[in-house]
This record gives sequence, structure tokens and C-alpha cells, in this order.
Amino acid sequence: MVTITDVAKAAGVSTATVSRVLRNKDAVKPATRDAVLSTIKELNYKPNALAQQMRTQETRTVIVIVPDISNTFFSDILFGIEECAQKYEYQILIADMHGQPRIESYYFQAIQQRTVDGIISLSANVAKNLMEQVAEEYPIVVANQYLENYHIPNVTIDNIRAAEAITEHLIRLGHTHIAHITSQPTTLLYRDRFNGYISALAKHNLPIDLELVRYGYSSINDGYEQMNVLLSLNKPVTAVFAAGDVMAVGAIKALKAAGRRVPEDCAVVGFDDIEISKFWEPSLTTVRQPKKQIGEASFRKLLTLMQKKPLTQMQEILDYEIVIRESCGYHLNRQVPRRQ
Amino acid sequence: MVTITDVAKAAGVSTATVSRVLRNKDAVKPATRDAVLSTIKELNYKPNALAQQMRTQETRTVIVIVPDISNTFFSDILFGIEECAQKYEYQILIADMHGQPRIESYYFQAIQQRTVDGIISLSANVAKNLMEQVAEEYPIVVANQYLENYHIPNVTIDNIRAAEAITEHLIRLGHTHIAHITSQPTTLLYRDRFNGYISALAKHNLPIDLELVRYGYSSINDGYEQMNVLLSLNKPVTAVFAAGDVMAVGAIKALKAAGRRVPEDCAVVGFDDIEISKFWEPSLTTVRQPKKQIGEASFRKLLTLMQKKPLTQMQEILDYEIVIRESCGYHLNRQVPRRQ
DNA sequence: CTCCTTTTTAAAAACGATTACATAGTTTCA
DNA sequence: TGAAACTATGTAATCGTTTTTAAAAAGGAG
Repeated sequence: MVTITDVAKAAGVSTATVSRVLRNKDAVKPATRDAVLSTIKELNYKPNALAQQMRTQETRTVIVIVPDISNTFFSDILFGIEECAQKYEYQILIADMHGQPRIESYYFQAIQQRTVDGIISLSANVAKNLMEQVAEEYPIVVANQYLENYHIPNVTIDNIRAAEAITEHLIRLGHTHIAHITSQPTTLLYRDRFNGYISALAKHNLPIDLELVRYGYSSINDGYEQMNVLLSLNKPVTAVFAAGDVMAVGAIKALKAAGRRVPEDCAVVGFDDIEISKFWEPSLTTVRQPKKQIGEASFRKLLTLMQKKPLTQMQEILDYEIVIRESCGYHLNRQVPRRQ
Repeated sequence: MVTITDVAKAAGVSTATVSRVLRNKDAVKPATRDAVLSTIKELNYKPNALAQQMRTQETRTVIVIVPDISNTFFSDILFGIEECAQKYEYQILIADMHGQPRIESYYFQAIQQRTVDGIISLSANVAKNLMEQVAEEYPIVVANQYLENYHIPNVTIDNIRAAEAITEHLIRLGHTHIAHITSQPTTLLYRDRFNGYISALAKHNLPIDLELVRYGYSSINDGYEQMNVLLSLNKPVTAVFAAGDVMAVGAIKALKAAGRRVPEDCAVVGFDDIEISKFWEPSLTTVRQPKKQIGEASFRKLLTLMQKKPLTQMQEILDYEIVIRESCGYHLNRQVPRRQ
């Protein structure tokens, strides 16, 4: 391992000078600079990043905690984060939770050990007091999710409104018995979508049947299973609002497996607009989240935090868009529900 | 920031003692240990990981370079790696290449700066000399991919055989005009699959038409587009072997869009067996790679490298499995190609 | 008690960089 | 010409740990 001292000796200068040409900051005579640079190349010297980071107290690294990287929804957000980070010469590292909340806690500890400069969490399942305590001292931004009553900067869309809007879309198409397949209600995100769903039903004086609300874990398979549960209820459901495209895809699969046509016999709508949604058959009507912008905005927020500048707004709400494709059956122009 | 010195002072011992209780190694009198532990808790002291890593010259972190995390094939491999790493108390970090080879190079530099203990690369597109030079000095394992003539440990399946096998499966079903949609031939992996495809054709004395071999970039969209190119050739193709499930999915979509039935008018088979393949319609006949095992095996290999133990075998070849589902039309029992 | 081992602990030297401060050498300008 | 102001470099302290070395304390045997 060749160190800065080796370079200094070989070049006949002090380590301070080598450091100066490395950092490219203070003045160094061109002749010495060249000499140093050539010995660096000659010895194939690579500065020890650990030592640098320890001395400067800065890692220029942020970690992004992702609930499940196999969901392309998250990788699209990541893309936005990465692109933005690159611009400001930050490195991003991805930590995959793989559904285990304790992994999130683990990385929250990590920042206290100074191994990264900031955290962007796309989850919010860490113990409240840990989150609170850490966020007080270190730069943290929560994206896509948020925490009730906690003063942690976050960027999301208005999930309540969006869920309400897409439910109303189904209502406008003539549906009166709309089921809801969602994920764990412990996450605010899903509670919001649930609330939007309920509020749309209420607004249009439709009956609310909580048996039609099914809870899974946002995987294709859970969408599939919960749809089967719905079918087994033998209720006159003509439309399903899934709180995520992944679950919507599973639900469609289950409907087809049961011999129901989508959207003719039962319409399905999702949430997120992930890549697969437009390729699926039928293509999925859904709420498009501005994934890349969510990523960018959250990195920007984190950056101001890391630079210790004042944050103008804690909460950033971005726009969503209802994307109408085949699965809602908008082209069927139904006025009356198919099944009673 | 509370440091070890603060703890030492508060507890009335030297930093050495604090370090000893931290590391839980050398003998410390129970009374002092307790005293130290309680002040640690009291001051909420977290050891600075950077300083530890610098002093011990060990980060217990390995980085995994992933070509594209939005492909679930890679996240399944990652899962295997993560699980294994956890067992040995290593932390894994994910670096997403997002298709840009320069990112791989970047992380190859990283290891030279001592910021991780090892690298597992699921890509192999870095400049040969860089790879060679780095691998000589640092622990590196290549998984899923490999490099010609380079002595870098790797774990894969036998891509040539697997491609040959699935092509033969199509041939046995009566197909004589089989197209191949693949990814960039600069990666050995795809050259292997191509070679397997060719060798199967040759073995059965089928004509080889290089116009039926189309190159994309392993995205759904590229599969879609290349399938359209194939269709526009107006050749009597009755089956397509896509060198990846993602492209196969795109190809099926294109066929359906063109009004062709799959598998009745054109069979499609893929490679990898990703999650979506069994949910797709028709479900995909494909080559199952032992994704989790690939992950585990590559971490194990890296571990022996990191522990500077001798490596028994450079190359580890795992078993694949042909998974027969709907998209190959095995149930059609065709003897003669549908179209002439 | 004394002497000899064995445990515990402290002091100080690393790890590999950066940077505040000091100093020597050069210019600038009255 | 000499003081002032820069410029370029070196010295040494520092970041927060671990670990080697050495010394002090404790325990045991005679």
C-alpha cells in the first residue's frame, strides 16, 4: 500500500505539498505540481478514502434505504436521486430492506457512526423515537412515505387526493361496488390511500363495506391471494382499487384465473404507474407518481440539510396524474354495474 | 460528537480500556467493564466507524455492482448474497450501474481506496486491464458473467449448454425457424447463449439465418422492438428464443400487438426465470438460473479471498433447469410448423 | 513478608490523510 | 534599498480509534 508519505519522499516534498496538489486548492508551483503528479502516477498512488473522510469529517456519501429494490417503483425514484447526487458529487449507496424493518434501524444507526453524510429513506417503519432522535442531529429525508407528527422533511404526492380521484374515476364509470386491496395499515401511506377511497365512496353516497378492504404485503402474490379472498366472498364487486400496481397485477391474474374478464367483468385500477403497468394485459389504469422528481426533490432537500442551510419547507407535495389505460374499462361506457 | 476520550475521562479510565470493553477481547475487570458500559450508555457514545475501519484496515463491507437493479433477476441474486453476508457479519452495499459501464470502473477504483473489503460484480464490462490489475491485489468475484482468459474467480451456469437445451426443446416441439433476440455480443454471456443456440440448430441440421438474430439492450422495450423487426422481415419464424425473460416479455407483447397468438402462431422462450415470468400470459418457458445459490456461492468465494485462504476452484458452474410453461406451446404437440 | 506470576490498566505509537501555523524566498513599491 | 506583502513550502497537530509496550496492582507460594 503506497501512502502519501511514500509519494512525498519520492517526490522530495512534504506530505502537505502532496495533499495540496491532490486537493487542488492552495497554490503550488507548477514545477512541483508536475513533479508530484508524475510520482503519483509512477507509484500508482491512490489516496486512502477512509483517512480522508476521517480527517475531513465528510464522506460525500448518502445512503438510500429502499423497502424492496425488486419493485421498479423504487428503482425509478433511485434513478432520480442518483442523477441529482452525481451533479453535486455525492455518491449514493443503496440499502435494501427486503421487507425487514430492522434493516432500516440498522442504517439509522450507521449515520450516527459517521459513515455517511445523510440518509434518504423510502420507508418509514423505523421506531419513532429512534427516527426522531437521529433526525434531530443528522440530515435525513423521508420520501414517498412520511411520519405523522414528526418534523422530518419529506416529499410525497397527496395520497389521499390521488386515491380519491382514482376511486371517483371508477364511480364515474358506473361502479358502485368497489373493493380495495391495500398493504399494511401501519404505514401512513396506505392509510391515506384507504382514506381517499373511503372519502370518494362517501362523497357519492355509496355504501361502505369494510369486508371489501383486503390487506396484503404489496407483492404480486399477495394481490393474487387477496383477490381470491374477495372472489370467495361472493359479493357483487365490479371494480377493484389496488393501492399499488404490483398488487393490481396480482389481482388481475387472479381474476383471469377465475375466468373473469378484466375489465368487462371486473375493472381493476392500481397506484404508482410502474414500468410493467403499460405492458400488462390489460394495460393498467393507475395513478402516476412523479418518481424521478420525487428522487430529485428529496436529494435536493437532503443537500440543503447537509449544507446546514435553512429548509424553506419541510413537506413537499408533488403532482400526480391519473393515467387511463385499459384495465378500468373506460371504453365500455357502462352505466349500470354488470353484476348485481 | 462524543468520542472515546470523553468516555474514558468520564469513566476515569484510559481510552485503551474503553476500547477493550468495546471490542470485548482482552481481559477487563468486571467492575471496570460495568462502569465503562454505563458511561457509554449515559453519554450515548457511538464509536466512529471510520476511525475504527482506518485503524483496523478492515471495513467488513463488500460492494455488489449490479447492471440494473430494476431487473428482478439481479435482486434475487442480491438476496442470496445478502443472506450469506449477514451470516459472516459483512455488510453489503449495492451499486447500480444503470447501464453505464463507467460506473463499474468507478467502483473498481473504490476498492483501491480501501473503502470496501471486496467486490462482487454482476457485470463484466470494465476495461480489461483495470479489472486485471485490481483483481491481482484485491478480492473480487464475478458472478453470472465472466471474462475470457482472465483469472478472476467467477460463478455462473453453463450458458452454452442451457441455451442449447432450450433451443433443442423448441426443435423437439417441431420448430425449424427459430429466431434469437439477444443483448450486446460484447458480453461473453450473450455470446455463449448465442453459441448454444447456433450449436443446437447445427446439431439438428437446421438452416442458420443470421438475420433472425436480433440485438437489443435487455429491456422490455428492446424485446418489443426487436420482435417488431423480426416480424417486418416477413420470414416464416414460428419460435423465438430470447436471451433473457425481460426481452421475452417484450417480444410476446409485440407479437400480440401484431395479432399473433403466443404460442399458437409463434412460440417464445426466455432465459433466467424472473418473478414475472410465471405471472405473464402466457406464462414463460425459460431457463431457471439458481439465482440465490449464485449469490451465496459468490459471497463464499469472496470470503475465502478476503480471508486470504487458498481458492480451490476459480470457476464454479451451477446447475440450471428448463422450466416448461405455456409460452413454448408444448401442449400443442405440433409436428409441423404452422407457417411455411 | 517477600518474591514471582498473572491480571489489569495506562501511556504512547500507530493508521493515512488534512490543515493551521510558521518560515523562507520573491515581488512590489515608496 | 528596505519594508511590506505575497507565494510556496515545511512542520507538526489533528481526526478517533486500536494495539503494543510497559508498568502497576493483585494473587499465590514459600
